[in-house]
Amino acid sequence: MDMQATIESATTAVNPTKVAIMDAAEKAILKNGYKAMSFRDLAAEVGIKSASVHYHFPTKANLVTAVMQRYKEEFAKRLILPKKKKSAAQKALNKFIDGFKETVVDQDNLSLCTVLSAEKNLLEPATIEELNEFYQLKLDWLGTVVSYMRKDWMTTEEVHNYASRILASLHGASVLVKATGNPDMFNQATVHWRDLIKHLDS
Amino acid sequence: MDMQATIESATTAVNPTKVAIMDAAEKAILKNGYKAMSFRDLAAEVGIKSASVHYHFPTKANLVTAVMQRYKEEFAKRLILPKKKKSAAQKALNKFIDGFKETVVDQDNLSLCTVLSAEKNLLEPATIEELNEFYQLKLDWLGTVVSYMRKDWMTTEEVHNYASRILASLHGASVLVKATGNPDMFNQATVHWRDLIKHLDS
DNA sequence: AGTTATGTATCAACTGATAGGTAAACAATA
DNA sequence: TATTGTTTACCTATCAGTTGATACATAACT
Repeated sequence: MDMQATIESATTAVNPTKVAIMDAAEKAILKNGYKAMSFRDLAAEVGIKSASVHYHFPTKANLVTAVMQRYKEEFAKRLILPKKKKSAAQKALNKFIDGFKETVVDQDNLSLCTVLSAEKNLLEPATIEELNEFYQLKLDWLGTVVSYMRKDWMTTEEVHNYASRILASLHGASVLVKATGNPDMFNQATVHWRDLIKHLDS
Repeated sequence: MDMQATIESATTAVNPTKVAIMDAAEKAILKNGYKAMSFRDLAAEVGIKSASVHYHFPTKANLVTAVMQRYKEEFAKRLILPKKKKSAAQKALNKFIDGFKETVVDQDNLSLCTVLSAEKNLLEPATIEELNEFYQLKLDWLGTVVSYMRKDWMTTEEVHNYASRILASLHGASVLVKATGNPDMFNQATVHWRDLIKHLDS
């Protein structure tokens, strides 16, 4: 029987073909969306036949879930919590914004989550669950980092609001860039955070 | 020969079937994305056959362009410029945010532009042009309104940044709501504007 | 008579998925 | 060691369903 691709990925040894398929799938989704991604196109990119893709990922739902799960895990791996110190938190948050810009905006993409959110009704519960976990991960991290930046105590509501604001800014800015085709739009929509990060401790 | 559906819509008398098709198309795109929208489904919703949909809109590209154009025009119609007065501008901006929440977030949708942006590579230049114009419309309006709210002079850069920030906030917040399934997320990510609108004149 | 708005019928292309074959790698055992 | 069985990873071939689009017939209104 098949193992659940959605469960094994973190522990099992990597399979080169499987990884190549997931790479191609992620790329395809970012380019044209989930619905437009086809097994045959992925197979062609990897250099195998579409039936072989089904061997590794029985269904499309299975594949997109695996891709989303990997996306989440890779992100979590790079998302280390800074020291509970103002300057470290400031640095970490600046780096978070830089990372978003480099991996998403600079490549004229939206984030995988934004794309999948737009096609959420086509996804299965398992995929949606990965989506939720990914955002919760980001929001929790942002909340913690923001709280580290302030010497005074913040209510949980205040912390949540800051985290949501920052994440919304970044995602929205990437949509603006994509829609208008103007890369400057990202900085226009987010530079204020750079200043605010410096003065958020007050 | 066929008239260009992309040109006539503003001036020509409304055609009930055509309108019904566009309504169905807009709904379908918001629900599942552009790629997943099919002529047969639209036809079924309107109560005609798919060939008849092609009679009104020769190609899918033609249809989506018409839908996007109407979306833009309808939006422009409701987007009246307030008086050059602080209180009027404040009121207008609050209403803009309310409108976005009601028409997008409260219906568990993303905006049509966000969805189409995610599938931008599948669109034809004419459709993308509509997308651009729509955002320019919003950004220009926001910039003007923001400048009305400040008694001191703002650089054009400052104005642009404010407009981009606000628009990014709203769009990003709608993505957060959709992705997490948590409607509160919109207020979390945007309440600060309500306060800021009151004190933006300083 | 011509235009408008539908319908029927059909096409070629593409889709996700399955059945079943094949060869190589690996494992177990005589 | 040699042989056999099993698993892994591909393949070919094919299916049924969906897609955008077209050709052509039809009826109603102008």
